[in-house]
This record gives sequence, C-alpha cells and structure tokens, in this order.
Amino acid sequence: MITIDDRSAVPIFEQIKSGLRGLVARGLLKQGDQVPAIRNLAETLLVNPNTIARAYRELILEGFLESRRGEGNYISSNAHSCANSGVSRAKEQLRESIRLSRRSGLSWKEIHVAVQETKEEESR
Amino acid sequence: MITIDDRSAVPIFEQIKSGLRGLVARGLLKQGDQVPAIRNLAETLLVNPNTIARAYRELILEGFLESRRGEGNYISSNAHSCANSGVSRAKEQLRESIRLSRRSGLSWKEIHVAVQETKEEESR
Amino acid sequence: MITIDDRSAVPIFEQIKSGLRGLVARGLLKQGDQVPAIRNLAETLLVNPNTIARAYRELILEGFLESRRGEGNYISSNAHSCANSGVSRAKEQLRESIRLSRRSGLSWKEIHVAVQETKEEESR
Amino acid sequence: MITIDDRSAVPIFEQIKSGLRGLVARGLLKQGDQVPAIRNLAETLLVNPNTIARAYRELILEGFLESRRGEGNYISSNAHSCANSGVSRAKEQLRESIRLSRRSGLSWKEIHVAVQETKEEESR
DNA sequence: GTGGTCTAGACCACC
DNA sequence: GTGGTCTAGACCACG
Repeated sequence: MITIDDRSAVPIFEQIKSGLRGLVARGLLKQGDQVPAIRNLAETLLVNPNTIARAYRELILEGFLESRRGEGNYISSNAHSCANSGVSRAKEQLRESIRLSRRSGLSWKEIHVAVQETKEEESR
Repeated sequence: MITIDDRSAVPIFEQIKSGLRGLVARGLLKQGDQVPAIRNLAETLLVNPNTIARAYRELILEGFLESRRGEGNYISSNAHSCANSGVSRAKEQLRESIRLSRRSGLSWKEIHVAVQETKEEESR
Repeated sequence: MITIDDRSAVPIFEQIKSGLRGLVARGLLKQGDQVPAIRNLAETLLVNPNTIARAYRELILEGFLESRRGEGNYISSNAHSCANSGVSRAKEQLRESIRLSRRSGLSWKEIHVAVQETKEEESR
Repeated sequence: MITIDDRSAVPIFEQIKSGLRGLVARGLLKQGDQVPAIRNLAETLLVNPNTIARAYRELILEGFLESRRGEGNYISSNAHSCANSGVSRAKEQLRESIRLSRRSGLSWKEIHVAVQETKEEESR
C-alpha cells in the first residue's frame, strides 16, 4: 500500500512517513490499527530495516504512532490531526516544486498539463 | 535575473543551473551571449564563487555553455536543445512531486488550489 | 593501487579518474566491487577528500560508478565500456602528445627511445 | 609553419614556443633569421596578440630570441642550444604522457601502435 | 580581467 | 559508518 521510489531525491524514511500519513488521511488506516512490523515492512519494500525503524521512531515522537512494548506499533488517537498537518506540509512542498519548475522555464500551461497527465496516469 | 532560495532542499548549484537554462528557454539569453563572470555572479547572488564555478562547470560538460580560455563563459550553439531537455526534466520532476503529494494524501482539488495559489503569489 | 603525481600538469582528480578506469580496464576491479570510501582514499593518497569526491562524482555522472545512499560507491554494470572509452581517450591524448613532441622537433627515433626508456623505468 | 591546437590542454603560448624551437631544431630557421611580427603571426594563427607577445617575451628571456628595438625579433646566436634543451624537455613531457597512459590502462603494444599510427598520419 | 584546482573544515543527511 | 553541499581563501595559469 506504500510506494517507494529509490531514485527520488526525497529520503526513503520520509517517503514512508508521508505514505503512512497519507493512508490515514485517505481513511485507509484508522486509529487503533496496527502498522506492519519493522522487519516485515522492510522485507516488503526491499528497504533497510534501520530506515523503517527511523520512520516509525519519528512518527512516534510526532504522536502519530503509539508503540506498545512487545506488541507492535499502532495508529494513535490523534493520528488524524498529524495526518492533516502532514497534508498541509505536503501542500507547501508541492508549491515549492511548482515555484522551482517556474524558474526552470515552465509555463503555467505546461504545469497544468503536467497535473492533468499525472492524474490520467494514476487512474490507469 | 536568477533567484536563489537558500532554504530549499534543492542545492544552490542546481538552482543556478536550472535558472540559466530557464533564461534561455524563455529567450532572455541567446546563443553567443556571455554569462556573468563567476566572481560577479557570486557577489550578486551572495553565494560562494566555488558554487557558481561548479554550476558553470557542469553546464559546460552538458554542452550548454562554452568556455573560452581567459575570456569567460558563453551560451553555446546547442544551448537551446539543452534548455529544452532541461525543461522536460523539470516537468518530470514536477510530476514526481505531484505523485508524492498524492501519496501524502492530497486530493486533486487541493493540488489545483496549490497551483492557483502559487500563480497568484507570483503575480504579486 | 592508484598512483598520484602532484607535480604533473594533469589535475589530481583526473589522475584518480583515469586511475580507476585503468584498474577496471586491467581487470583489477570488477562490476559490483566497492571503491574505497572517500575519506579513506583521501588519507591513503594524501589528498583532500573534496578532490576524491569530485573524481567520484564525475565518474558517477559518466555512469562508471554507482552510488548507494549512505553505503558507498560501487563499480557499475557498464563500467567496462566506460573504461574502454577511457582507454581510447587516453590513446588519443597520447597521440596528441606525440604530435606535440614532433612539433617540438623530436625525431621518430627519439620518440621510440623515449618509449623504450619509460618501459625500462617501469619494470624497475 | 606552426600548428596550433586550441582544444589542447597545452597552453597556446607554449605551443608557439615549442613550435619555434622545433623549427630551429629541424633546421628550418637559423640564427639571424627574423621571426614574424607579433601582429602578423597573431593574424595568421588566429590568436590573441597578447599570447604571441608572451611567447616571444619568454623566448627572449630564455635567450632564444633577440629583440632589436623597432626592427623586430631575431633568432639568437645560442638559439640552437635552447632548441636542444627544448627538445629534451619535450622528450621528458612525452615520457610523462606515456606514464599517464599506462596508468589509464594502455598496454605497451597499444602505445607502440599509437606511435605507428601517428607516424603514418603525419606522412600523409 | 578571466577560469581552474586544491585545501581546510563545517554542517547536514542517510543507512 | 557513508556521501553531499557549502564556505573560505590560497594559488596558478591564460589572455
């Protein structure tokens, strides 16, 4: 359910963090749900377990996850608000990318086209 | 004519590279034009000369700039195609950011809003 | 395994690049092998880490090396072809030096002697 | 009679210096002969006059040329020995290039082939 | 005046 | 542990 792009400039642990927040924002994961065990997810995503551990650790600090010792990690009760603030952060990052593409010479028309194309790509 | 954002995750030398490519793509700089001297631009942008030198060096490797010994750096004859490929690269990066923001839970509507807001911000 | 000549007119980072390409061309380094860590090699060759970093960075751009985040740099799968094109480049540069020495007045006999002497020097 | 390669890493003024020394070494220019006027040679070789001036200046310091004020520059009486020392310097440079090509992975056979090919190229 | 190389060392990020 | 970026400043070479 989470997609990793290792060629991306965005750190893998960030991709995991925003991936999980996105799942909550979209309602695919709810308060109290258990998230996959570190080793499990590492195997699934073909990623170093340390990287997963770091993502979880930061999500715990953030109050998005709760760790129950010996049991696993669970979506916390205030995960929703974390997810929402994650969404606004994502929006701000997107705006920065848009500004950057402008400086590289893209016209607004091209930017709209890019949005459209990505939308169609996704619905396939 | 080039804008630098020190807070951006995108390295400064990359911002300079795409800035120059953008200037050519928008027709503000043409084949044969001289680009600012390294130390000059460094002073203008409040950036270390080494950083400018690195941007220029990579643009030369790319064939976008030509260096004439002891004279300076000039927009090369095939800079236009480099600029265009730079534009498509920028477009591809934008699409990646859009995908990423989707994974973080942004709706298509929110993405359109972000584009709109950035547009208005720029025209101010 | 790489030799640096600080008195040479050839920049150190270029010597490192051709040194590595040479190691692959001679089969002493193979696809998938890890190259020394930047700080490591810097210490061994008594050279500034930045200089090594530059050589590695350019070899990555060239497709000769692959960098795995936080892990290190590795000989890429198509390093062999890069090494070969490096060898032809070296050959072309040698021919240019020969032409230059001709223009400086060396006879072909003297050139053969120079080759012979360098050969003997190396085998010592 | 002198060939310039502006793409070469060897500075143009050095190419001119060794070119002149080569002409003497090969007997095409003798003691007392006048060398071309700076502006003249600059025009012929499509080179900045400053560059010619620098080459001449250094050849004068070296004792290879003599300047007679208002008249021009002439091959000096001990030009021959300068030319000879130039030849040995050229030989040493050639040997360094050979060592460099070795480090880039060239075999001795390939080096001999390169010499042979350059020879044939010249006789055409 | 121009660019090119190198050093030194700081700081940040990822694994 | 790894690499990446940036700054500061020195030094050299070409035109």
